[in-house]
Amino acid sequence: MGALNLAEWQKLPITLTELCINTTLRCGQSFRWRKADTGVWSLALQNRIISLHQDPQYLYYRSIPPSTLLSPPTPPASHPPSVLEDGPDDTLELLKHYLNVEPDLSKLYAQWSASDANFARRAPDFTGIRILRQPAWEALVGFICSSNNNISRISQMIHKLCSNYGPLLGYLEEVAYHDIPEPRALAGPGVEGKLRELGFGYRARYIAETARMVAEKPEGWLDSLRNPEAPVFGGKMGSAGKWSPSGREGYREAHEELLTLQGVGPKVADCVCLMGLGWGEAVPVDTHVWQIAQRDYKFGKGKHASLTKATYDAVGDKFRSLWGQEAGWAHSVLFTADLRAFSERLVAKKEEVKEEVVVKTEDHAEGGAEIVAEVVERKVKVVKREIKREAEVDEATLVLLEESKRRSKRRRQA
DNA sequence: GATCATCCTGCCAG
DNA sequence: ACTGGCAGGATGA
Repeated sequence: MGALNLAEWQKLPITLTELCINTTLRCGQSFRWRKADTGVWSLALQNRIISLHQDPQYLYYRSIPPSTLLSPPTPPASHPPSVLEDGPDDTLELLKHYLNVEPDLSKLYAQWSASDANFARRAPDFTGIRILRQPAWEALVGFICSSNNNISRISQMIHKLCSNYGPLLGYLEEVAYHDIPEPRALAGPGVEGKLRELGFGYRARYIAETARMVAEKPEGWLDSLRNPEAPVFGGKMGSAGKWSPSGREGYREAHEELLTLQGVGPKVADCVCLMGLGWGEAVPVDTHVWQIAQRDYKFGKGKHASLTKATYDAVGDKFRSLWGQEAGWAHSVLFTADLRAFSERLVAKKEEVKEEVVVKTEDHAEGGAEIVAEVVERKVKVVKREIKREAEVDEATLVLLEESKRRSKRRRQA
């Protein structure tokens, strides 16, 4: 069980410039992927467990159907074999759909860079960031949890939601993999209380209430809000309508509909439009993006001094007219660049506290970064912090810095 | 239409 | 050991 059976892995040729899973899977658009110590990413999706890892030329993938994962408490004869187990493996098609590999990212980056000098300046260190096509309901639940929250805690909450209410698909490396619970599963009485126990805070009511609302809508209501050009897996493609700087009509309608749900404001609605419904022009404006808009795009003064509803729309319109139909994709690149900058600012802050850590980053074979950190003492117990090749400091570095900080804290307490 | 307090929790800094 | 401030927002007044 422990070792990876390499024979099972298949590969898909794709460059890191076209897709970088280490960035894409943890830049805050999906909260269910788990990364093992081996560097392999795994997720329960569509009745199977998918695993991924990557090198500069290939994306390696593996799919395990539930029948091989669950030791059967149910007698095998009692249930007929599913189509999935018998039919041709559609995992490659599912993956290509989920990872949204169709759009030519290099071409898009070039296009955004040509029309925006700021994008051209920021983007080169953040290639391969792609908007996933995750299920709309999953996106909705995840982003309702995102208010006043951080990626780490959102992931923990979603994990608890799944392990308490979601269907168990199987085990991988001793870890249980659950899918997202259906709205119906969260619509019953007592859900809000339970979610509060699980640490959801005021978002517990939002989840329970929205689940009830969605469950009462006609079947397929949420997916009816999709971009017809980005149908559900296996669905038929339609036409998305005419482009305008405020977005296509279908996008605006979807956004408006989502606003009727509990705990869904403009920002969460845009997250769901972009990452759950396939509307590439949706631009979620959170505090980070608002800061970017002020710093680099002259917002924050005069008519748009604060982030009101009107300003929110103006920021989106500005980015849509600047970047075009896939503005939300470009926005995610700058957003992710800002996430990394956040870790740099944190470190810079530490310097003022007269602490310094030497952090070396080296290219890893898999395109990620292997980070080695050591703490050095100087002079009168003054520890300095320094970042080398700061362009490569990412969230992993932040995590590592926090770990070393905890370690030194423990040492001090001891 | 814009502003503001409030909401849960976990984490950190003072 | 305690406490105020804050984090990728939404809601109601």
